Amino acid sequence: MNNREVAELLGNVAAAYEVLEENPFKIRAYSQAGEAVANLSEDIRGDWEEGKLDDVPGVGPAIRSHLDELFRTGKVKHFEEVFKKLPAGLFPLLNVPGVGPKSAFKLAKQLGIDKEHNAIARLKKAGEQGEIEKIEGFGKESQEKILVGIEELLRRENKMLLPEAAELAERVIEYLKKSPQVLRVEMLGSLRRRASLVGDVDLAAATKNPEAVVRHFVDFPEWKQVLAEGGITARAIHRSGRQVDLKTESPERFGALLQHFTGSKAHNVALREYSLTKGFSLSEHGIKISKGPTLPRQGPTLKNFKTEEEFYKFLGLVWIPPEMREDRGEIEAGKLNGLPKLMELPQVKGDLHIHSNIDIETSHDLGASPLSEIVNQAEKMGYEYIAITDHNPSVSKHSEKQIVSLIKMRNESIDEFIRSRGMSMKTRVFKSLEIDILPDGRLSVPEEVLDFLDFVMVSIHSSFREIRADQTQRLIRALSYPKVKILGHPTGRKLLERDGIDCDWGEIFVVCKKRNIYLEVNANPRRLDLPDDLIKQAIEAGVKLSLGTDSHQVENMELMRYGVDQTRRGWAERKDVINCLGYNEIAKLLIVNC
DNA sequence: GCCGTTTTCGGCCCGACTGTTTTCAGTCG
Repeated sequence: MNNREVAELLGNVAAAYEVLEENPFKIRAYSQAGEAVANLSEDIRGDWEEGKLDDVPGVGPAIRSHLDELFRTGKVKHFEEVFKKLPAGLFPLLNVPGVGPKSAFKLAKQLGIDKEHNAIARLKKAGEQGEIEKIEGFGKESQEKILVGIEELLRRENKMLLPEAAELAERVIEYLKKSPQVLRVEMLGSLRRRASLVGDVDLAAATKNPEAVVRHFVDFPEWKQVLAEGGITARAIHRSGRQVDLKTESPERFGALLQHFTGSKAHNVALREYSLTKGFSLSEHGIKISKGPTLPRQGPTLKNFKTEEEFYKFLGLVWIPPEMREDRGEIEAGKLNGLPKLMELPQVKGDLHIHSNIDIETSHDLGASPLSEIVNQAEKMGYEYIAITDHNPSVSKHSEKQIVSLIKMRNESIDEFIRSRGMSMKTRVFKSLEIDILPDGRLSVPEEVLDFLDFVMVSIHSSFREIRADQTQRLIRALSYPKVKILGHPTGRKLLERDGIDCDWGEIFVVCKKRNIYLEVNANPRRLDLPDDLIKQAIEAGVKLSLGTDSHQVENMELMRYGVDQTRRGWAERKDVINCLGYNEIAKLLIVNC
C-alpha cells in the first residue's frame, strides 16, 4: 500500500464516520491524518518499518495502531466493520467535486450503487436518465452539477506541470492588465507557491470596480466556456481544457485576499490556530480582533491589509515567502524571525547538468546542441561555468576499450573547442559524465574511464521498483566510487508518469555528507528531483545541493528557475547550493585531485 | 481522535456559495 492508498483509506474512514454521524472532531482527526499521509514524500510503510509513525502529524496512538494492523495483516478489522454499515459504491462518488459524504451516501443508497468498480459510471448514467433529480434533497440543478462534476473529475486527473500553469497564467495576466480598472494582478494557490504540479490556475486582481474586471475577464477570447460569473469572482475553461479562476478585491484589502488564496490549506489552518491564541480570527477579508479591548456593542472589528507583509506583521510574524507555506514549521520560524534567507535565481553561477551532441554512442538520449551553442547560451546567461554531463557510451554495444577511447575522443573535441575560442571564452567547462547506476550499484563503465573526467555524476535509469533496503545499498555502493561528486535526479521520479525509488534517504544523506557528495536538484519540470520535502531534510542533515537543468538542447538551459523554485520550497539558502559558488571555489569542491 | 507558549483536559479554522429541506445543511478552498 502506498501513501496515496493509505491516505484514501483514512479519508474513507472520515467520510464513513460523517455519514454515521460520529463525533465531528473524530471525523476531522481522520481526515487530517489522511491529508498528512498524502503530503508525505517518505513512504509511510517505510516509516512504519522504522517505528516512526509517530512523526507523522495527526497520527496518534489510535490511528497508529490501526496502521500497524494494516501493514502487518493487509487490513484493519475495525475499519472494515465501519465500512460494512455502508454501501461500497459510496466511496468512489466522494471524488466527484461537489459530492461529499452525505450526498454520496444518499446517491449510493437510492440508486442502488453497491459496487466500487462501476460507481462513477452508474452515477453518470443515472444523471443522464434523470434519476438523480427524483431523489429527495436533490433537484434538476444538483443533477446537472453532478454531471459537470464527473466531467471535471475525469479532466482533473491530469494535473499541469508548473511551466504549463505558469505560461497560461501569464497569458491571462497580460490580458487582464489591459483593463485600466485592474490595479494589480497576482497568481494564487499552488502556482504562486511554485509547487511541482498545479491543478487550476487561480488569479487575484485588485480593483475598485470588480464588476468591470469580471466582465473584462470573461471576454478573454481564449475561453472555451465560462463556468461562472458573479459580482466579484469568475471561472472559465481555457481552450487548452485548463480551468482559470479569478478573484477580485479592493486594494485596501488585497493583502488578506492574496494571503488567504495562496494557501496552502495546511498553512492557513496552522496560521489560524496560531492566531486564535492571540485573539485574532483570520479570513480572506482581513483580521477580526475577537479578544481584548474591542468597543462594547460593536462586535469584532475587521482590520484591512493592503499587503501580505502588513498582514503577517500584524500577527507578530515576518513575511513568509509563498514557497515555504506548507506547514513545515514556517510559522514557528517566522515567529522567532528565524526564516532562512532563500536563495535566488541571479545567484546561480553555472549549470552542472548539460548534454551535448558530441556523439559517444550513449546509452540514453544524446543531446541535440553542439558545445558551441551551449557555451554561447551559458555566456549569455552570465554563467562562470557549466558541466558537460553526457550519458555514458552504451555498454552492450562497446567493449571497455572502445568506451575509454570514445571518452578520450570526446575530451579532445571539448579541448579543441576551448582552444579555438581562446581567451574570449568567459565560461569554463567541466568534463563530466552522467553514468548509469546498474541494479547492483556498480557503475556501467570501467573504472579507468573515471580518470579522464573532472568529476562524475551518477544516476539511476533502470530498476526503479526494488525494495527499500536493496535500493539504499545500491545507491551507497554507487556513491563509493572515486570521483563521484553528484547524485543526479536522486529519486528518479517523473511527474505524472512514475513515482521515485523507495530508499532510506536518511542513510544516503549521511553518506553524502561524509564523502562530500552533492544531491542534484534537477530543474527539468518533468523531474524536479530531489522533491522539495527531501531537499529540506537533506539540508537539515547538512548535505549540499547541486542545480542542473539536464538540458538536451540549449533552450532548456532557461529552465533553471524551476529548479531554484524547488530549492526555495526546501528552504535552501545560498550556502546550501554549490552553484552559488564562483568557479575557483566550486572547482576545489568538484575536482578532488586538481 | 489529536494535541499542548494559558491546557495531559478540554478544546479543536473561516467564510462563501449553492440549492432546496422556507431557514440551513453540505461542500469547498
